[in-house]
Amino acid sequence: MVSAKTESSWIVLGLVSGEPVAAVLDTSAHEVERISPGQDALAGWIAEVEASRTVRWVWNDAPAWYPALLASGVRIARCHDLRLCHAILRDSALVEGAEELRAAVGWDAAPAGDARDASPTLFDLEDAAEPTGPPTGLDDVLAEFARQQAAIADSSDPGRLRLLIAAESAGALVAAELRAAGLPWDAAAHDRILTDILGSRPTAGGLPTRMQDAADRVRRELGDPGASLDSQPKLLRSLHRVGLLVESTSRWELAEHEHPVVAPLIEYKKLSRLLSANGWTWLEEWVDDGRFRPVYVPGGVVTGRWAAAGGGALQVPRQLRGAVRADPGWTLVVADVAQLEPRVLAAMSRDEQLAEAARGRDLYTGIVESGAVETRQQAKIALLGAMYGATTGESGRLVPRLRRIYPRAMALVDQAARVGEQGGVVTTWLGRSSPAPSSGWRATQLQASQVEASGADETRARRWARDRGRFTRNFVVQGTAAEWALAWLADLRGRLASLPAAGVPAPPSGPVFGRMPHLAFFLHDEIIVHTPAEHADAVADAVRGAAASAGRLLFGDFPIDFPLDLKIAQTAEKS
DNA sequence: TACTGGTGCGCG
DNA sequence: AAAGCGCGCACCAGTA
Repeated sequence: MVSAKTESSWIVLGLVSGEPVAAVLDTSAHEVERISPGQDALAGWIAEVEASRTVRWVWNDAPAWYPALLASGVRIARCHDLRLCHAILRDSALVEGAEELRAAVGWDAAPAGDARDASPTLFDLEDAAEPTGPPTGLDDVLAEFARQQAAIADSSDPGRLRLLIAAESAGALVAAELRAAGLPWDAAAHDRILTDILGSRPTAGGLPTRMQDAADRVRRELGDPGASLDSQPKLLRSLHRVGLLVESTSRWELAEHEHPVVAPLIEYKKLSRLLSANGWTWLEEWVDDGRFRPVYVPGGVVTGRWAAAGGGALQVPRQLRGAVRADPGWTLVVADVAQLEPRVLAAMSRDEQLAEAARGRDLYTGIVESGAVETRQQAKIALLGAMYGATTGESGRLVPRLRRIYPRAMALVDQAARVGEQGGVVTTWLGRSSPAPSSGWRATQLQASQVEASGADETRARRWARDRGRFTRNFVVQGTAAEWALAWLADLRGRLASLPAAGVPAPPSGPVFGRMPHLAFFLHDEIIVHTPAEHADAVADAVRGAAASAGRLLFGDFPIDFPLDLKIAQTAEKS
């Protein structure tokens, strides 16, 4: 563990009588000065301060401040995002007295800006002028910052929590910058892919030609020209009528049966999915000016992973990766981490054997070479089963073999599961804790422990306990992997900002990135950087260097590496 | 005419 | 009908 770099000072932003005011704090967090640059001059003033010294900006909520700065061409290096950090600190098991944080009013709010997406009916119920998001008043913001600083200082591990809140806050900056930059998206290439797979685009309300053809073949095999293919209950009945006695209409179950309707139906479902999820309607709605701009939601998942709202940024299908295309003179650096979660597990459990299997090679191959299992596929199934809590099937059978060879790693996830089953809280490497069990969960366990409990009560309580155990088992690994990824992003962001601008034309990403390499996509363990072609090699070095730094930041000298699959190309197509 | 819950499938 | 975690989204059906 390396402790977080201490900051020279903080500048806290908040509103006073509706006007932005900056409170300048010294290194002991004492207020030394208040500045009111005025709404119109705010961005320019922040840019001046950024250029002249190292500060950490403190604000209630990045979406309330940063998009406007970016639109003015101003980026900042570091911030403390009070809304995101509040959520971490109020639940962290490392924070001993979180009562004051829990009592603070308004800091559990959804991020600012959600009201724009709210439906008109919902909006009418509320006062339309009511602000969303956490408190914006300078005094409220200063008070919350003081509470958080105290919570960290009094915690059982201030060093780790400082790393976590710095990483989380950097993520808030990255998320806003990703939206401002957008992912370069070639609408014509997208259209070609759709036409290749689905057939010609329908002119009026009909289906694309290949999809219509598949539908026709399905209906012929069903012997019913009017059969409904999009209603699950109706389709199920149609299948039963022709003797296909499936219990669901899911692809994997259909595939287990020999029947002439299976092949065309699976084809129809594939095409239908592509059309409804990422068809021409999606293209028109989400791609504008050659960019796909999803809304990223940092910390949107309990484990600390990001969520996404709108556009399905977390599920861009592989089929469409070819539509991600660099601007002329630019290129993409596409990188993902190979087997991030098991590597994180090896490091946090200090399992030297698992780290050895991972070092300098494909982790699953390393497990095969250790003799635990025979094939790479078995290694993958066994390890995923261990991290997810598989108990049956091939995965459940293979897990015990890993337990013998990697006892430390397996003990960590097994312990997390035990704690969860008993209603306890588990915590990631840097200090994000799982939510406490719901009142319904606790009531169920209590009920089953009474003498008059029925067998059904006990069965249900046991099932819920095991469900929660699988959640906490995975929480520690998924959450720590998310922390590694944030550290990677944050470090990379800094490295990219220090690269020189290039002579290529500026892309239509707004003024803020101009000719600079910039992050264009992030998804759990994968990043895409859009860069002037002349900087591609330097960017690739930065991406690798940031991964190495992230590993050291979290795990110090523990011998674990985080190898990347990295390519430099015009498109993000996976080979 | 909303809404909610179930189903299915895309992503890690 | 997944086994085994975490998501978001589209669509349909039943309900208010």
